[in-house]
Amino acid sequence: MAGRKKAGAGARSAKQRATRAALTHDDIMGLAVRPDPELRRRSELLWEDRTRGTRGPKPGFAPDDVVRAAVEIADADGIAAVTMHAVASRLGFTTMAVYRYFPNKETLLDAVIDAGTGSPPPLTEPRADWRTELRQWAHAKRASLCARPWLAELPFVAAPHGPNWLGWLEAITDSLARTGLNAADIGGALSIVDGYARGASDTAVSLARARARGITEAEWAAGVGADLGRAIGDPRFPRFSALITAPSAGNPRTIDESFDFGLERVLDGLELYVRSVIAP
Amino acid sequence: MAGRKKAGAGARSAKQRATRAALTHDDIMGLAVRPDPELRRRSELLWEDRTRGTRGPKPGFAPDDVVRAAVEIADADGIAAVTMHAVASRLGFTTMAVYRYFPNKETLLDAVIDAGTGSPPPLTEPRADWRTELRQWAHAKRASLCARPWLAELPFVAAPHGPNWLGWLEAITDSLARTGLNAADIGGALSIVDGYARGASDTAVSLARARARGITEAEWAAGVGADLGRAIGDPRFPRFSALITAPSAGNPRTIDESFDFGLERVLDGLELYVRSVIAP
DNA sequence: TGTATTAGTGTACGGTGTACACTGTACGCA
DNA sequence: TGCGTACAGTGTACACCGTACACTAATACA
Repeated sequence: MAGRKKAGAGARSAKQRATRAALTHDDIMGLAVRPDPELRRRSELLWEDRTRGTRGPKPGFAPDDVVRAAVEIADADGIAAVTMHAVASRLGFTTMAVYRYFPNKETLLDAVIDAGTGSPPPLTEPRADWRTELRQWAHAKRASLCARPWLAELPFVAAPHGPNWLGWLEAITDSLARTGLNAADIGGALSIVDGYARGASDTAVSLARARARGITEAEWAAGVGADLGRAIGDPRFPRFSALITAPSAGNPRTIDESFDFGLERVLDGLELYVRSVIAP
Repeated sequence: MAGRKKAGAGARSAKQRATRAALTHDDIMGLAVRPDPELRRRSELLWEDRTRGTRGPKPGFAPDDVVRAAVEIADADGIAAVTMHAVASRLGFTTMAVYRYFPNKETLLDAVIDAGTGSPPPLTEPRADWRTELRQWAHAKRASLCARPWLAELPFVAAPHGPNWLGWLEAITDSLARTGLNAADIGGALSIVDGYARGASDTAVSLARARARGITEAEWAAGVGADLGRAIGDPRFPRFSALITAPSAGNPRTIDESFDFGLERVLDGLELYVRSVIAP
């Protein structure tokens, strides 16, 4: 019933199967496999053109207004404060009015996630080398996550992907194309950089979340230190205790420096591979 | 309105900087600064010795029973099914009985997360080289995340860390110590491998979640493909479209191979650094 | 002009986390 | 032996959540 008229989508279906990590040719050229229905439904609703018929009263607001209101609430008070009632009343309407635009909260949150993700910074001309661009991309991604720490309070499921998310993939693909790697390797490299950027942003995001709660950096660090410090003296964690109490830790990296250190190692590994493949 | 103005945040002193990867001795022993009170409270409750006095009726169940019941429910029906009522009635008690052991749901979930994380596999003797051990650690971590895909439905906040989480840190620290790096670098290397392992497990976890819902791998791939396939033909995403439709993608990596490919690049980068520092 | 279609409201319902007062049990001390 | 007290578990109540459904009112097209 839903989406029956999407003839165009159907015609495209042969090319629609793909996974970020591993696309078989058959996946892309597509077969008779029915896609995960829940993902399909959510993806459709995320990309749906929400224009309505022309009959009836004028809408008092638009889907984008709803999403914007939700993002503002999340920015101010965290994702838990984003209730259907809160969103609606910020717009000056009753709760149920929102349901004219989003069939349920999950769908709204899909849109909120994409809006919160935002667009990647545009690649500047003249273009830099791929390593520089990847570094910039990773920094931008981390900054984006820290700017909206409530994104971390949502499940980190990958799908459905909205236009903004695809925008980030487009940007990194563009930079990776400069390596000269083939498509499969670009996909692999993409996973590496994206995986590292998201996984290793953890600490900074955690700090950003604390900041949003009015905790200072020093208080946050003391809390994390005390938490991890429980290892100290515990016979189950001798090595880790030694690590965090080691005097050489007296010259530690900042959170940012730590991220950069790791990023350079990751890029080193990638560069090594590029060199081995491209210039034999 | 949220949060007092971050007075101290701008003026960060050297002593205030700390990350999981790099804690100053003062941070750990940590004194001058009051730790984030919420984190402190949750951390305490997570590590608390829950033995009670001897008076009164015998308890009908123990905190571990509660956690186990919650994990079983999550394994069966996802984290959303873990309600206080569901947990209690699985144990044969009323909802409020659970509150004798956990002051609120958040505290219970902290314990559930740690229980779901599980212990890392023990390091086997004779010990392998550090690279092999790190590879095993990353694989084990990914397997652990896939085994409990509902962990991904919870916010990926780092803290508080329970004993199992520290067990993983202990294991990787033990392996990293074999590199001969100093404490600060070990902390950095730890972030790299852990960051990559968690970030790049995304795809596999997403598949595992779909499986838990009864979706086959083919259906999942078709769904993700259709979702990402929306880029095809969209002028905003030319490079990414080209990537996922490229014929060279006809010889793709599986999800597992893709993870391994990235892991080797990451370890390459780390090894390069180790060599440059250790053997000049 | 109807009349079909749409926007937004009002009400109601089942489910959630949890505060609080309660009953009943069993230890430790008199 | 009995009593006081600390504790385990129950029952009830509440505010809030997402959302189903029936409704009114407004609008463009026949």
